[in-house]
Amino acid sequence: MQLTERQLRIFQAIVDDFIETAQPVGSRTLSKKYDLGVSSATIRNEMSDLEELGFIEQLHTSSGRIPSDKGYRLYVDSLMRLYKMANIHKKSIRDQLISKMLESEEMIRQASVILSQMSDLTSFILTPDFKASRLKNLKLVRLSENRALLVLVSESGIVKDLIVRINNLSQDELDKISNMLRFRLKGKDANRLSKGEILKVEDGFGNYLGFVDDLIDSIGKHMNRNSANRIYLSGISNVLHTPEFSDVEKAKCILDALDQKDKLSIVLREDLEKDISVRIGKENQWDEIKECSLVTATYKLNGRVIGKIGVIGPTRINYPKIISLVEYMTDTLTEVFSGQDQINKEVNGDE
Amino acid sequence: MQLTERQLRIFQAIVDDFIETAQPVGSRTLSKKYDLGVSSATIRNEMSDLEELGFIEQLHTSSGRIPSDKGYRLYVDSLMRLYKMANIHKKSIRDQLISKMLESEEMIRQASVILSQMSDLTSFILTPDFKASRLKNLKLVRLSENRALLVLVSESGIVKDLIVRINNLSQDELDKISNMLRFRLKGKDANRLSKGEILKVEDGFGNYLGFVDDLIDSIGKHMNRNSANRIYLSGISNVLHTPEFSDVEKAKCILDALDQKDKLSIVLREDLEKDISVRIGKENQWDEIKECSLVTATYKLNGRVIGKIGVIGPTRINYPKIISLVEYMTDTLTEVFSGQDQINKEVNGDE
DNA sequence: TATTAGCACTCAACACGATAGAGTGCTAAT
DNA sequence: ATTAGCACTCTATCGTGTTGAGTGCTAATA
Repeated sequence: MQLTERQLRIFQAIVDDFIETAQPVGSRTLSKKYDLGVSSATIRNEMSDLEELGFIEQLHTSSGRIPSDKGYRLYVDSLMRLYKMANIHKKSIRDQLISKMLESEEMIRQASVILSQMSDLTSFILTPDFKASRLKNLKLVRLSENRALLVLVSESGIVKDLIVRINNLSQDELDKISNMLRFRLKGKDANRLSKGEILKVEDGFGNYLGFVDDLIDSIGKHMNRNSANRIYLSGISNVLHTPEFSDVEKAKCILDALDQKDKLSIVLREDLEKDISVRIGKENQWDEIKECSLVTATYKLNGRVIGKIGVIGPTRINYPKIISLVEYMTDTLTEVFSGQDQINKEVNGDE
Repeated sequence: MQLTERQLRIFQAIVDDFIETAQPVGSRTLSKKYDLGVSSATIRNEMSDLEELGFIEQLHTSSGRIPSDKGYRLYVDSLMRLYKMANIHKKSIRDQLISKMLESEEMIRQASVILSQMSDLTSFILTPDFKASRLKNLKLVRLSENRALLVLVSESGIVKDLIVRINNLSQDELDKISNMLRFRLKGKDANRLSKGEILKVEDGFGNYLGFVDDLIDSIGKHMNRNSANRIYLSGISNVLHTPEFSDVEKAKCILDALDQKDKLSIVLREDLEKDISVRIGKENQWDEIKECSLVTATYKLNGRVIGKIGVIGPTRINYPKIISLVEYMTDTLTEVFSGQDQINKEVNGDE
């Protein structure tokens, strides 16, 4: 069932107009505002067909039409023109992310803030997955008689810390253990710490074997629980600025969803493999956000996906603009995490 | 201008009823629902006086009365009965915060989540101020030719990391520098790193003097910029669950305010010295939250304030309950950060 | 045959008016 | 000093009528 050239033109006009005005668009508006070369009556007939095919829909008998989820899908997949981001915006992003010396966690937050501000939507970012990268270094710092801090550093510069119990070990002893462990763990995937492998060479640990055993358990537990649900949100008030959600009940529903960080992060992980993902309305499995669109993209380190950034808004969003924005954000993040020389040059140039 | 015993009783009933129902309360309701021993007409007269004194107010001529900000202040300062938290709730908090082995950042977030869930309000937490505690350890980890990670650990177990530029130094060299720096910085207040003091003994650093000089600058800059605005929010959707803010415009206003983390954190810092602070409605200087109450409290380490936790809601909140909840949260956090033996026992007992 | 003008019809949105109900303030009686 | 009674005020709600945007259908037109 191929659409005719004219149907496509009309459909495109409907989408464009609706994205701009947020008002259902009628045949008269179309014939006046867009140069379609046919009368409103003809447009009416075509619209009737488009509705029958499921690309547009009516809220009630005498209202204009709005694009359906299926319609947006058509638009995103085959109709929309590529959007070229203005260089000034690109520069703005780079300046804010790269040139400042930021703690990695801080940079993550900053990326989310930038994205929400530039999109006027609610943005989120999944923090880099420590599990997906290799260990670079570790250190045990004695805090008190029975507590020490285990600091883990990944190759990408992500730092994890957790408090472990010690049995009155001195800092010297801890240093010794740290050194031995570092030697064995370095370069290993953080999510595949095989206890057997680490402990198989029995020499070295001596009396500390039990402690090290516990330690590796702790790391394992910690990995499985924590790294799953770290997510930052930004621009939440944009939900209410959207006409679609000025109805309190709907807004409540969406804010509720956004508050459930754990569930949200599961949803976001769903198609982690895809570089960029656009999920429109009911394409989302999660009921609470069935009236929203989700545009997400992954950022990487050494070719491996380590996190995800994106926005959530009504289905009526400026897809071309938003998609290119999200894409550029992840490209920049990927660069930053890879720590390419190029970046360092920019940093140097800036300060 | 002292209130009579009866006026106080009536006023208390008004506050209690309004907190419960969120509806303006009239004289008839009072005389029926509360055992005040006088007729509605008498109550009316007293209410008229209370209004003249500014403790209650009317939304329009024929509506019931609601407590004014001044009224709530009176209530909080002298009228409210102490609320005793149920042990089961206390235990629930302790279980969630203490017994799990959590990364410190993770614990902070968790505290905020618990607080919002138990209060049905929006909660926030200011992360521990690294500046306010002493340095325990530091380490430089080489990431690439020209980037290294500087990891700082405070006595309280808070970890800060930032990326610094290096000029192709090896890990061995970095270790040497780390060791020397550690020796000199240990125990120093993180916010009073005097460059002169650190560098005055010129021996030791040799060729690295320039690098170390830069390093200390970086730390200083980083401290001043970053530690100011780290704030976690939780339970944002509760804003919309509050009848007061089901008006979209008001809700929008408040969410906007909550999105401005930097401004928010300044507001929260205002009376940092106070153990517990209750700010009611217009007592807040910030226009956007002039219809809200803020209940905050500080958590400490070694007697020094390092952070703050609290809730924000309408002025109509259950003050006794909320205050004791916030208080208990900070007590628990303070305990956790101090790492008292008692806690370790509980942890031991739990696993 | 495809297009268009014209017209009757539908439905949401808005304004208007009437009504009910909760609550007050005042006055006169207790 | 307290209270019953009453007139008054104001909001909230419901039904009604009107307006206007938009449709679908039909008949005329190119």
